[in-house]
Amino acid sequence: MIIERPFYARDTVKVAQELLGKILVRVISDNILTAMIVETEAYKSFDDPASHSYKGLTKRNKPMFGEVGYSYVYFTYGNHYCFNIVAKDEKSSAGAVLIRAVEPLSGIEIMKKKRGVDDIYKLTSGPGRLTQALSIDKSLNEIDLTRECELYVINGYDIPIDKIESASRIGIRDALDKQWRFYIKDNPFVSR
DNA sequence: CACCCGATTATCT
DNA sequence: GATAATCGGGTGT
Repeated sequence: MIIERPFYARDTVKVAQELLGKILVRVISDNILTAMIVETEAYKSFDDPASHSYKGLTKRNKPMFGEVGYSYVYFTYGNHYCFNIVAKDEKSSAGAVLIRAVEPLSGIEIMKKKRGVDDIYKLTSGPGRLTQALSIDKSLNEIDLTRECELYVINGYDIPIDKIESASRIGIRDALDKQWRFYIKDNPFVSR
């Protein structure tokens, strides 16, 4: 049911692809919010100029160098949080998968309330949007996502390979040649 | 629908 | 001091 650590101890790009269809579970006291991951991006290390970890360890990117299966949450553009899952293989020093969009499954009314938005297609279709809908902030940085606590990931739907698209990552300037953005084809909850 | 721009602050140089 | 793995509102087509 819950995704175990070995799943994340593999090539970051592969994990990014295979996270599509998995279910994010957010527990807030009595409320359980769930959503299916529909869009991800892989960020590697010294071989990836677009990655936070490209230039080495800093205070912010520390989780990317830590144990796989942990969260990496950072604050950007003065108003948004982005949620990543640390994933990398044995020979990589750092790596993480940015969760860019999810499809709401349960707790939708609560998500609408947190977002102040009624349109379901604008609830969680973007990295900053989904963190707001699920109340993910710095307090959830560096937590173990393989344990059943306030935030974790469980198995969901198998997405056939022909339903997965890859493209250049969004919002970066470097390494636009790398096609490390993955999303479910024709899914209306994908960003943009 | 496309493009433009301001918000707002932690983080890094 | 500049920038940023974004968003939403505005304007124009």
